[in-house]
Amino acid sequence: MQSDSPAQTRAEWLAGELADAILTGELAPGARLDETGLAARYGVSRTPVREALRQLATTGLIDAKPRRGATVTHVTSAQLEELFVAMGEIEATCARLAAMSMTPIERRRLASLHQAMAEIVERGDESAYADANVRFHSTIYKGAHNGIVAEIASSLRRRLAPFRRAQFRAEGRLRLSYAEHDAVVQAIARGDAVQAHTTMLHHVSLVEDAVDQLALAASERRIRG
Amino acid sequence: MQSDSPAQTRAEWLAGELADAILTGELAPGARLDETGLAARYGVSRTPVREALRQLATTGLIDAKPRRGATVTHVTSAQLEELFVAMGEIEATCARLAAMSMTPIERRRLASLHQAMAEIVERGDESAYADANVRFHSTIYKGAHNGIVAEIASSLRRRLAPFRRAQFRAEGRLRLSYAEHDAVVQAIARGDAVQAHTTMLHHVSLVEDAVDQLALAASERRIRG
DNA sequence: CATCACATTATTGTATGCAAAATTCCACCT
DNA sequence: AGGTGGAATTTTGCATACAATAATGTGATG
Repeated sequence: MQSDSPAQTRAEWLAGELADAILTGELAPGARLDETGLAARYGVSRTPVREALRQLATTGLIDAKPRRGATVTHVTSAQLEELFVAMGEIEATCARLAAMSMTPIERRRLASLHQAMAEIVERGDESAYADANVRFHSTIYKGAHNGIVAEIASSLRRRLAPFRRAQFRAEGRLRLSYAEHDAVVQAIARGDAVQAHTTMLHHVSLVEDAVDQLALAASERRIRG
Repeated sequence: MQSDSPAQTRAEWLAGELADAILTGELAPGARLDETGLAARYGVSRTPVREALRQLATTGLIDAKPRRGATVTHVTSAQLEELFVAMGEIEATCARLAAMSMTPIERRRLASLHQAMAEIVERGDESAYADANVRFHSTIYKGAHNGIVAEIASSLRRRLAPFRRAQFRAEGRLRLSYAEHDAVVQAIARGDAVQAHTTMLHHVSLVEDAVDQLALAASERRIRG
């Protein structure tokens, strides 16, 4: 596990490692997280392990009960649905606030970022689009000029990351996503708060649909073998 | 300080104690939280203290830097402004969702809760109104049928609690608050999502105004006093 | 008088040890 | 066979001990 901690403590580093492992699915939902095991696995003592676990528990990534150990939080489909709805609402709120309070420079930067994505769509480069997409949404978070809301949005996005990883693989999704972004960008550009809210909500709800379809297709493949 | 821990751990208990102390202002913003001192003060060792601090740090209540100790988060007026805006947006979102997805029973319960508050307004009982107000808003959170959003709303409300404690003391605030609630209740009752959002946003922004006025009055008293 | 270097102190981060609670396992009984 | 009781084991919670880093103080020097 390579070098030591430059500025981070072991507990912080471990919290990051574990979060990654959970978000990438390496640690499956419901998996038991016993302190001794993790301590041995990561070459530290139980103390930093406990601190990392407590941190992850407060973020909701793991589920820790007083004397019964911790497990990776199991996200039910109902909770996933709630997460997507919440994400949509928060994103829409960000778009609303951004439409109201972005500076001209920020609006231009968003527009040019959006324009650059057109070329990626033409190339059909899903991976590059995914990266640019994160930047696009982050720009809107920042444009809301509200650190609290932006933090909530980022946190939700992180929690949903494992479930939307493959979203752009769905047929025609790239082009559709770009068109929706276009509506959002235009609404923000002209400072139309209501439209910005509506179009963003629509955009994110379609993301959920895309993920649903992929999940459905995946489960059908599993059944048919 | 009383009895021992029935089901919760010392760290959890301590996190609650410290959170209370911070929210009541007993621990002022910027106050240093040294582990040894807290351990002695609360009669535990440093281990649970550290775990409690880490938990509070992830909730944003305290500010902990790697090797430089923890302090109570200092909320600047800019951040407070952001918190109020965020709270307004989330509350409005809850109202929107509630308008869309509350069951008839829930709508009726909200209406009757609201009606009961009329009598409290007549009596001018600020304390009773404050309690009922919490129930009123919580009912809307639940009515959103989205645990994630409800949790975010509750968390923001907790963080703002110290700053809105005296809001109903402002002149005529009780009656005004009731009138605004009325608009929200009516919008939700008829399932008007847009109106529910708008009226709630208005309501919460007026709360902020009320708090601002009280803060202003208080600072003036301090200067003259 | 200010400033820098260095030693001292205080405080945080981590490891380890022990006690209590929970889980597991096994013999025993109905 | 199934269930129950209680040891044995595992695992968590907490305290203490030690190491490493930051904070502080002191004296010398320009």
